[in-house]
Amino acid sequence: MAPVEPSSEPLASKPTGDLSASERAVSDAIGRLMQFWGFKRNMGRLWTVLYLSERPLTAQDLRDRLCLSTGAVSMTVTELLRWGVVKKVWLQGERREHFAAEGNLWKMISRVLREREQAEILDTITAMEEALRAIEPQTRAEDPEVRDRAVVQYERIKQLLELARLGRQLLDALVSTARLDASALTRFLLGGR
Amino acid sequence: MAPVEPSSEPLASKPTGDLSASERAVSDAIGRLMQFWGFKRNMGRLWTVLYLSERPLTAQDLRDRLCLSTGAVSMTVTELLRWGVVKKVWLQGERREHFAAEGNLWKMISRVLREREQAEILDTITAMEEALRAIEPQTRAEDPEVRDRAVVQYERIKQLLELARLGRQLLDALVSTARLDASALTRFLLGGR
DNA sequence: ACGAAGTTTCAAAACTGCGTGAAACTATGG
DNA sequence: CCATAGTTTCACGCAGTTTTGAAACTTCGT
Repeated sequence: MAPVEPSSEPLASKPTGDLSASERAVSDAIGRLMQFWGFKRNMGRLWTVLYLSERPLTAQDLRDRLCLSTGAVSMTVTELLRWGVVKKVWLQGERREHFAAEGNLWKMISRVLREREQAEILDTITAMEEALRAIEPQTRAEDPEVRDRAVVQYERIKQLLELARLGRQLLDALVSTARLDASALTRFLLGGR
Repeated sequence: MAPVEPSSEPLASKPTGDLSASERAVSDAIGRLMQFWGFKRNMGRLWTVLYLSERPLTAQDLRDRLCLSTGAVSMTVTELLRWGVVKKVWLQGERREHFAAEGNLWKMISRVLREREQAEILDTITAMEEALRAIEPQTRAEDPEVRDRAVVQYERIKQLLELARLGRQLLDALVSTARLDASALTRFLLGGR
């Protein structure tokens, strides 16, 4: 990772300004993880900055702290709002819109798992089911060459399908666990094997 | 030089030629899923074609069936070999190298989980641990503004860290389950708590 | 040892997606 | 109803990735 860290920590108590070294490190780390998970890196960074802020921030705060353009902040925030991981906050007296991170991590995770992962895996499952239906007749073909090929493929696709279904069940389990709380999952993972 | 012709999809019994409709559908679906998972789409497509083939295929077979350039096939296969999800097969009498898909799906999955996901999450965990260490002193700062901020951030990062550790444990559990076999996982998922 | 068949490497082309900045739009206060 | 602060949208350009095609390299048969 970063080879050196300037030892002086500019813990600016001012609302606007650069991020502290720790904030930067954490938001970058989460940004990378998010990117790895298929989101835009800046979504992760922006969310983290909000999450680590003791109070809601304006678009401009975010622009300054993350060194992004106005437009980028707007678009990123919009996207995060769509995912329900950031909320708008109206502060009386304040003209500007403020934003805060959803604080319930499990709520976030389960939502992403539900909406994104499941959609993806469901498409795959559907495609494979269709393929199975298409191949099935050929497994009774006259031509032995055709038939054998069909039988092999039928078996293998069934194998894949089973795996995909297992994945779906795992996601289901995670999502419903997450809806309750994390401790159930923790207990499972640590407890009986 | 390759006039792509998605002609009628009769099950060509010839080894070389286009893919059947079902093969195409499944390999594209898996290609998309793989891409979603952060791999190249063609890695998924190529692996699937091998997996659905009753016998090992040559680089040229793959080039023809997937409509890729020679170079692309070579690079993709190499990468898949590195991941251990495709194996070289020497057929006596045959001059050309042949390739076959790793048939043990769990072996594949657990390897990917272990090598890729865990590395990523470990980095994140490390970054957050460092951030905690950096912030901790400030939670006892004189200046109440600085201190309060540090306390909030410390708490939140700890929260994130806990989540990340939980994720790591989940991956661990999956990997070790996968190393044995799938049925244990199936039992857990279906068996209920 | 030579040449044909097969495979890998690599630089450049093609593609993809992200962020920018400015213009359009909206809301608020005078 | 205008002026201004604030926000959203969008065409463009840049950067990172993927794909290609051809040249370099390896392997095997004669």
